[in-house]
Amino acid sequence: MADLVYRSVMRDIKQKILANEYQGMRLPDERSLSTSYQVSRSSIKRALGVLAQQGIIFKKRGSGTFINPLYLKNRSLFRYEGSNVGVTDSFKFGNHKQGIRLIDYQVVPASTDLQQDLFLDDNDFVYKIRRLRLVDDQPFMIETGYIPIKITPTLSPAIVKSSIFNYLENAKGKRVTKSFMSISVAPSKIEDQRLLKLKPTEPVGIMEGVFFLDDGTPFEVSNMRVHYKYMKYSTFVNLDQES
Amino acid sequence: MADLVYRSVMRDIKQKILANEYQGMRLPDERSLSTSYQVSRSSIKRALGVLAQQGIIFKKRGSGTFINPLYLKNRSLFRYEGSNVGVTDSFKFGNHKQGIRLIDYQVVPASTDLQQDLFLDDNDFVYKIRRLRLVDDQPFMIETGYIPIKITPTLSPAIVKSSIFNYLENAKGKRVTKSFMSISVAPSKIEDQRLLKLKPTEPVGIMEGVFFLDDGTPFEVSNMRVHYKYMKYSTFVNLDQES
DNA sequence: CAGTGGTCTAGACCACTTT
DNA sequence: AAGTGGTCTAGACCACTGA
Repeated sequence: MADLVYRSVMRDIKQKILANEYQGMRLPDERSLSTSYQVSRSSIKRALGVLAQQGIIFKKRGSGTFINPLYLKNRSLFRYEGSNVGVTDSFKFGNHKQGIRLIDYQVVPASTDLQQDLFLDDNDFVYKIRRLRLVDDQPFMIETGYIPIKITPTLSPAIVKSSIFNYLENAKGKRVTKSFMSISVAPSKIEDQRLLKLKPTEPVGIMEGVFFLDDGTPFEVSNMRVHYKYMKYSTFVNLDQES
Repeated sequence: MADLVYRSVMRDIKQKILANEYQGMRLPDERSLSTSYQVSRSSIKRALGVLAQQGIIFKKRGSGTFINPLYLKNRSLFRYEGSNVGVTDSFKFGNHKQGIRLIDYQVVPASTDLQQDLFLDDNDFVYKIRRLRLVDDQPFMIETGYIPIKITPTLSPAIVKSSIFNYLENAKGKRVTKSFMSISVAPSKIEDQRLLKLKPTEPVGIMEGVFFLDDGTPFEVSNMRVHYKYMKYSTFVNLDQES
């Protein structure tokens, strides 16, 4: 993993930032970095580009490259919870025990909405999988997922009780790294209150997502209703290069 | 705007995708595009890279470049509401009238939290600005913002009643394009209920953000409490190149 | 005017997928 | 083996910032 030039430069610079090895919140200019790392300026640019994308540094044409002060002061924010939450199997659990209770598992015809999102035909079927997720034995999320059977005809309740994504990656060599997420808020329904142990006045966060395989095949539609105390999505937003 | 090579290639390809000019959801290979557009392959790569970043296409080493089927089917999703929500003055209002009511406007010493986030000293002061935002005369968000006076000593209630970011960009030549956002959920408080016309059982979405100037200076800390019916944050997530 | 990041090129070679 | 995207280089030139 990562014997790539720009990768290792990136790691090294990141480490140096954390070790406070740069003066005045400022990095050396790209040409100096290029000679000191003995790599091309393009590779330096690429490394810095990724760091900038992640909000760790800011590049300012004509002036130089600067460290985001918040990265040093408040580093936990930069752990990309955002990108991980939503990817079903990589929620952040420090030392906490994670559990899954299977609520429902069946094969049903794909609704028209699902046909749209999963790129299916009229006669296609999907797994419908409902799971209750727990941390330290506390329920925090109801997850309803739909997966086309034609993508993974070999799913089973046993697999579904642990990590579908891990199964896919390990057994099938398919990775899920892309998703389209939509986040909203709603009062809790009776079922939410029951399963998540919520009071009637307590709300849920809703995360709806479509997950894709590496080649762009839509793989899963997921609807997650999250206990409000556990609901937190953090992300760095860069409005530059859009449209 | 955008006489850049990779920009115009990007726009053209995007338009061709929408016009369905590519067969079988697949783009021509990079070398062909390079010759047909008469630009270097690097520029093609860059254009495609941005489109991939936005989730419009998928690139698969060894196989080719493919159009995200959801981009064609469900294009409204790809309008990057995500990146815009949170940037205070670019919420999505189709044809809707936008309004602002100034609730509070004062200068106060920066709390220690604010000193942290805005990179301030013990004796620094900030504007504290509370605004109620409306669409079609319906209140939908309570926004509390903190801005260091030393960054914009010339703020005024009149400016604050409209767009601070526009003022900054037009009058000061400073752009705000980057932010760190954190999204959560909470039951509504009495004040939320009063200002946003919520029932006690109805919740709010909370968006907290730190906004940065182009050079990386933290510029504003903002806390937004959003009426749950108006709360929607959508974004494309790419887990590839992380860490 | 010197310094800095941004864009663009042309080409070599590598890694993976498909036939 | 052929085709495709990924990495990397070396260098030219541009655009902006700041002394």
